[in-house]
Amino acid sequence: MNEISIKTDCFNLKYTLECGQCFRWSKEGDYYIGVIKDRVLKVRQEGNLLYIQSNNYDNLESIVKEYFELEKDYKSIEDRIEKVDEYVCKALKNTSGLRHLNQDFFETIISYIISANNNIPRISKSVNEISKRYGTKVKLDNKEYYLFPTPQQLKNVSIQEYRDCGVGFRDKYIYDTVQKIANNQIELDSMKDMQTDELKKELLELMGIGPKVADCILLFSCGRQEVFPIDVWVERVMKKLYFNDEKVSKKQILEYADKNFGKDAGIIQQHLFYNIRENLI
DNA sequence: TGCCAGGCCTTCC
DNA sequence: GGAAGGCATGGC
Repeated sequence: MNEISIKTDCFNLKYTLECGQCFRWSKEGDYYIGVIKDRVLKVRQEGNLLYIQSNNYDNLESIVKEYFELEKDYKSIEDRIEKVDEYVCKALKNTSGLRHLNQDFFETIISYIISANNNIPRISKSVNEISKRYGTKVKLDNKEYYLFPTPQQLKNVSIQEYRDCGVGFRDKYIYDTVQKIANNQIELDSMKDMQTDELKKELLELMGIGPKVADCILLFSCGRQEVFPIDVWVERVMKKLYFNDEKVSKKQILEYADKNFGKDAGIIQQHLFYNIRENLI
C-alpha cells in the first residue's frame, strides 16, 4: 500500500473537517475521504502524524500542506486567542487544532451560495450531486469519485439542471454566477490578490452572495482570518455569551467581534460555531 | 403539521 | 438605510 506521512503541530483532523467549513469529506472507518483539486485523498491522523493515500502522488505532500494550511503557525495564533476571554479560552480548549482550510475559490463560491438558509447535510448532498453530474471522474481503491466541476464544465448547465441537483431557489444564483465566471466577466485569479474590503465588494456583486456568504468565502478559500461570518449559530452563541441573551443586531455583534477579537476574529468564530453546534459551550 | 437550516433578494417605507 | 416577507427542500 502506497502512503505518505506528514508531521503536524497544533492540528486536529476531525475538528478541521467536521467544523462545517467544507462539504465534500466523508468518514470511513479511521479515514476521511475527500476530493480536492485534481485528486482523491484518504487521510487519517495518529497523534501528530497525518497519513495520506491518494490516486495521484505527484506533488502530494505540498498539496496536502497547502490545503490544510500546515505551514501556518497555529500554535502562536492559539496562544494569542487563549488570552481573549474565558469563553474563547474554554471553546479553544474543546477544539484546539481546528484549522481553516485553503479551499478552491470557485468551489467555495458555489458551495456557499448553496448554503444560504440551508443545512449542512443538504448542502453536501447538492455539492456532491453537482460534482457527480458535471465533474471529472477519478478512482481510488476501485471506487469512483468526482472532482468539483470547472466553470467551463458548468458553462452550459441550465437553471433547471441546477434545480435537479437539489439546490432549490438558489438555482438562478448559481447559474448567474457561473455565467459571469465562465464568460470572464470576472477574473477569479486576479481577485484573490485584492485587499479584503475590495475583494468582499467584488463578491457582493454576485447573485446569491450577501455579507455572510462573502465572509465565508474570504475565510475558507482566501485566508482572510479577520472576517467574522454571522449565521444563526454564531448569532446565537454571541448573544448568549456577550449580550445576556438580549436582542442584538448583527451590526452590534460585528462591532463587538472587531473590537475584542481583532485580526483573529475568523478563527475565534469557527471555534465558537463548532462549540455551540456540538453543545460544548 | 410546523419549524428550522452556515441568508439573500425584493419590496416598501 | 433599515424592516418585513418570500423562498425550495428535507429532517425532526
